[in-house]
Amino acid sequence: MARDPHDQRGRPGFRVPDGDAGKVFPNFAVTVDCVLVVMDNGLPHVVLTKRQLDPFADEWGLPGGFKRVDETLDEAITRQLYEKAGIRLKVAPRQLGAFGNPNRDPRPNVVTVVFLALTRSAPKWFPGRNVTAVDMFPLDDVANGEVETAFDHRVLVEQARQAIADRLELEPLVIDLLPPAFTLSELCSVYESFWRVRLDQSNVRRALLRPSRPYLETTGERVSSSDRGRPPEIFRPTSNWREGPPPIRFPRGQSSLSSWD
Amino acid sequence: MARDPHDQRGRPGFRVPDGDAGKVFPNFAVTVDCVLVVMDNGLPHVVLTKRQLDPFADEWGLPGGFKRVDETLDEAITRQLYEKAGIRLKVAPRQLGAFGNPNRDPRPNVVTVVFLALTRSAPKWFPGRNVTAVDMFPLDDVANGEVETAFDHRVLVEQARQAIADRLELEPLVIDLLPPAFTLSELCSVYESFWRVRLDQSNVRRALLRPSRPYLETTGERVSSSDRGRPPEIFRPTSNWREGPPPIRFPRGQSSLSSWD
DNA sequence: CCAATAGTGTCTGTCAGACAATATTGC
DNA sequence: GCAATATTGTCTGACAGACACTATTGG
Repeated sequence: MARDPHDQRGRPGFRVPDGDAGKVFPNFAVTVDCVLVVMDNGLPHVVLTKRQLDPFADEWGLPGGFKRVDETLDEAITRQLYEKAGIRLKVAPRQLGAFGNPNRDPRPNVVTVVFLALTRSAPKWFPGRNVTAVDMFPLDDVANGEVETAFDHRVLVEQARQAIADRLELEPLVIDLLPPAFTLSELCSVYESFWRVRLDQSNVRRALLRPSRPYLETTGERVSSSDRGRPPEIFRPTSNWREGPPPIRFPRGQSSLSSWD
Repeated sequence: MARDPHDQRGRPGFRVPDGDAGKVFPNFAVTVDCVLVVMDNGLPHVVLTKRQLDPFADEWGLPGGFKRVDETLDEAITRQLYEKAGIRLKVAPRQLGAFGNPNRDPRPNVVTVVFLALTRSAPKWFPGRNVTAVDMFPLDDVANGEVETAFDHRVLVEQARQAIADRLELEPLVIDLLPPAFTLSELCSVYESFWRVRLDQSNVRRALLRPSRPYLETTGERVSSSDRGRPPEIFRPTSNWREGPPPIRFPRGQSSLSSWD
């Protein structure tokens, strides 16, 4: 090792606060933001808020705000969703990542923890304090930059999409993104949206209705008013969805579209 | 909706700082910790440090410390690994999660961002400021609590193991955990450690040496001094590892041991 | 010789992907 | 009938899992 780790040359004026017997240096503001993904009309959407004041300057951005000292991160995001957008979620948001680049937010010393939450239908919302509007936008439009968003929120949304795509293969996430009963087409389109592939519906059907381990059971009903075409059957997930391994895996043949590159 | 979102009853004295035109409330100290997983002797280990001062009270814990205002989170963890443990990593740590429970750290208002880094061999280390010792321990011993660790660091290590297990199926992570050339047994044991399953080595061989898409090529060499048994061949990964889909997937038959429960 | 590990070959049932053929609806 | 969608059926090659068998080493 060429250099003594205690050697602080090249870092003029540097002093390490850590280790000072319980002392704390409260230099940071911590904010929590949420990428709230809502399935609507079979397509993933993202809920954004428009805020009046700096540094948001009337741009669409992820709902969120400052964490308080006496609450956990989970409590903070739950509270912020309600205060900024009037949204009460039934599911707990999970973390997507933390961001602490000093140049990210125009304000210095801000560290942001970004959450990800999924709901199968649009929740009720309500513009909260300093929020002029709440609305949802197709996820792809936001990820592609067709909707102008503040800071790096566009990138965060794309990261959220990728995280969901990854977890679809590892967890029974799909049924959280669908109503309690649904058609095969609806189910396929969830995978197709997040994986950006086409699935053969007849093969999906076979995988899910396999007699030895059925992941779906029919409700006996059919969709009443389909615009055109044969009205599809309506299915309900069985307990195998939550207990067994996820039945649909990312198609191996079409690798170019996915995450290993 | 029964309650106006602006109604603040039940939260006496509460005031929202957000939205105040660029004002920032620096209430928090931000720390970064790293779960550094090192393959040694074919087994995953974790590097821990022992610190003198409160609140670490001579317990083993993850290396880490305070983030500074003028650096990113990535820079902070890189710096802390060097200052606390003298470790220079060749790979960038990735995030595992953020923790902000007010009761987690005995010090109030601390938010911790935990990173995860992988290396294929033990790095050089050196006890840094206020650190009395640096050492590595078998990951399983730490995750099982056989090694006494500070705060919730035991849980963080177990989360790291699960995160690696998940990513093994999605990314060419294995070759980052192995030396540039290795035997089939060594490769199998990486999967086996993180997935907690047994793989049939002959089937793994077939999957990796498939003529249509070989993931391994032989170096022509063999291990010289094997304690007993036939000396194994030494392989080198081909470019297919980084370009194609990961060739080994979690075995579906043995679901009970894994992550969907 | 035995124990231990590596490597080869093979069998079998399952599965993925493609796609043809039929069914049912609105127009 | 036509377009569109759903559903059933089928064919084929790939693959996973199991396992028997052979090879090569140290003792």
